[in-house]
Amino acid sequence: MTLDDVAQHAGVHAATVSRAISRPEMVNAGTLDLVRSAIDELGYVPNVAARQLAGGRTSRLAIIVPDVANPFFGELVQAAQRRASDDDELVLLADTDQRPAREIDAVRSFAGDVDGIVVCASVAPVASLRDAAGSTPLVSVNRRVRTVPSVLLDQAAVIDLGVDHLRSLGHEQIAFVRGPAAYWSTEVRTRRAEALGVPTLAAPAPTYEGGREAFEAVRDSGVTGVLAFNDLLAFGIMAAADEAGVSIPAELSVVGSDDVAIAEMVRPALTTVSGRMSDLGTTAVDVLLRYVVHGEVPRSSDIELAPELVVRASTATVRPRGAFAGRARVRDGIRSLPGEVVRPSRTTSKRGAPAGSEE
Amino acid sequence: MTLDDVAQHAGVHAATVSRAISRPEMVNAGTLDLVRSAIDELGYVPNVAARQLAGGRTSRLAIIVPDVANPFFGELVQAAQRRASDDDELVLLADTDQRPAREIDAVRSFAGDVDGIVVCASVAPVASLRDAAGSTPLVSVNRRVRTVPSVLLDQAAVIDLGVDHLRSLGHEQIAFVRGPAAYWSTEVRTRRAEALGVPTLAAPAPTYEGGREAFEAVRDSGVTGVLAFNDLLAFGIMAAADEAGVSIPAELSVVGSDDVAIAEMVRPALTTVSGRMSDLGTTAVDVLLRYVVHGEVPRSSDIELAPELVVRASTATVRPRGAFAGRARVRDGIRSLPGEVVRPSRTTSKRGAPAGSEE
DNA sequence: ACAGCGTTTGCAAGCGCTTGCAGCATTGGG
DNA sequence: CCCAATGCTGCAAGCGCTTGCAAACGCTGT
Repeated sequence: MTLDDVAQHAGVHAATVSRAISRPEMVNAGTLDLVRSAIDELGYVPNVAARQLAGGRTSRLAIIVPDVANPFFGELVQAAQRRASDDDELVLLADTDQRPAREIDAVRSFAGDVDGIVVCASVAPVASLRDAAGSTPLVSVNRRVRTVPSVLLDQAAVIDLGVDHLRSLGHEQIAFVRGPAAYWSTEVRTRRAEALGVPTLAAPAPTYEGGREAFEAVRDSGVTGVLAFNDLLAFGIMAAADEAGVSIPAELSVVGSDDVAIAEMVRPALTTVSGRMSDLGTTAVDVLLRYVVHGEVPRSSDIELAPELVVRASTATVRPRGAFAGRARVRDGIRSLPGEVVRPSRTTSKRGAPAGSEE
Repeated sequence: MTLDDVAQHAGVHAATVSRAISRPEMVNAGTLDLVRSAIDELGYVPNVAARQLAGGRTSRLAIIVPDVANPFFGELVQAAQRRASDDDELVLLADTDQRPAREIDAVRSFAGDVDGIVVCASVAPVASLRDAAGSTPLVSVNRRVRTVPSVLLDQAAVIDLGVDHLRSLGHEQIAFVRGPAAYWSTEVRTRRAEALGVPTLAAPAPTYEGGREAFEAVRDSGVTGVLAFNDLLAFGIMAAADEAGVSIPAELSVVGSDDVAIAEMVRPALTTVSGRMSDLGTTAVDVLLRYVVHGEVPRSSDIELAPELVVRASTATVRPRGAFAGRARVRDGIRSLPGEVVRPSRTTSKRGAPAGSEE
């Protein structure tokens, strides 16, 4: 089933069919109809390889993540995939296991074979990324890169929301459990936490296990409230606390980050700051497609999304000297599920944000 | 950077370079070295489109799942991706949202552009799948299809393990909360449950929300133990129970299925039957690659993996008339985390299983 | 020294599609 | 009524790689 078959069936030349498909405005309306009906009468599907070889578009996008099984990226990938298929683009996926080398490999092997690449939470040197990509359009998610259009969650606001929340509940001693040093988000958040006078603690990994291991340090630090780099870490902390007989939120308030689907499934349900994975995924593909399809160069440097606080049951007022405090929902008299939503106080715009100077 | 460039650099003909790459055994050892060093001296990367057009392999596999964000498929995809990249194969991903039409579309648009396709939990008519695939190798995961090599979890054993477990804890009144009717796994499990005299209950969806909604029916049915189609559903049931003031496992024992990563993160930690997602993913790709690369036709009809029971804290002995029962771990005196593992009693082999006659 | 043979390599024909260029018809202006 | 402009369509040259075929080469046995 080739162009020629369709052409013959429609009584025109293959070139016309080709144009009918990729630049219909160049073809006479009548001919167009003819060709179109021939196409679906025959169930013709263009050969991607040939099309690509000849210099056309691929109808394929690539998305590179550190860990698909991590629900954060799972949700992100799903959103990206959905958005892509709205424009009939297929999605290639690579999982780098957070290794710079694999990230670069992935970019290199995708480059030239796809219309564009979305790199999430990249950890590879920017330069190598760029030249591995060659001239293939690239967009970076959750890592600010000067020379590449980036789609980001406002990382500083994540810290602000969490810290404000805990402090407003009366917590004075709080800590931030950091993520992997390689991540841009870790860097920004850590800096912000320090700026707010919140000490930071390391975790071996941003996972459930990592959280369990980190609990000890949390307890030793004597804090009453803790902010975790992501929800998985928070779950680990909660589990370890449970096993250690530390009650949450009565004795320790925990705020997660990302608001993965599971956050509302655990008990106590996790108070967390949304990571807007779906929006990140959708937006990233959007930027790429806009560029690839319409040649629309990304306007401002990057796009920054504002996180939101979702209050559930893992945070409560600090225990007033010896007595038990109620849960946040009790104290505030608000519904805890599906979660009260709090916007960051400093205004963050969706587009063309203040654009700090990270990279 | 083309074959010719490399050829010139190495002082040979392009065809030789081509062979050096894809069928090194046809090339003189010395020449091979020459070519190889030319290749990495120049950083040559073959053009996939061209290679494919000319009839060679694609170095691309496709995997089609109903829902990437569902941790079951997330873990499966990750494993598949890992296994694939061991053989330098890239992975294309499609999310069908469990819609037959999208599944067929996905297969059709991948067909011919990839070396092989893994279809997970397919719901489309087999015939349409097959001819959408044309001659592209296909393997089906968790759906038995006669004419297609299939990699399956032994679904009946899942029910057996769960039911045995609950009954051995003294539960007489138990129920199975079914999954989506479209799934093969639902069909097999439901049949098995009925064969064992276990009534089945419907759930609106195999999700957390679905579980919450299903709880009412569970309660109304008056059972003391319930088996859920998957862990997400189990989480929903547990959450709804919690809200309804029904204590788990004291008043209701819950057994999940799949053993997704989160199963051990929730409280009480979920007793569940492993879904062996990683093994499914790895094996599926393995079969495909073996076939594509080595022309090894899948031996027996299909490969069936045996599930295992992982006992955690959501199941306990049935409440002895008015008194509270201890948790399973207490009763059995076994460690509950990471979970005691129980193999299915009826022997299920990893390869060339008894091969029931489902389709 | 030569035929016969196995091993390497070069040659060239595409794979199916895009696209610059040229040909043709139709239409409007002079 | 002729020429130019305009709008479509056909033509054909590749895109970079694989592969059947044939030429070249180095041996062996006679």
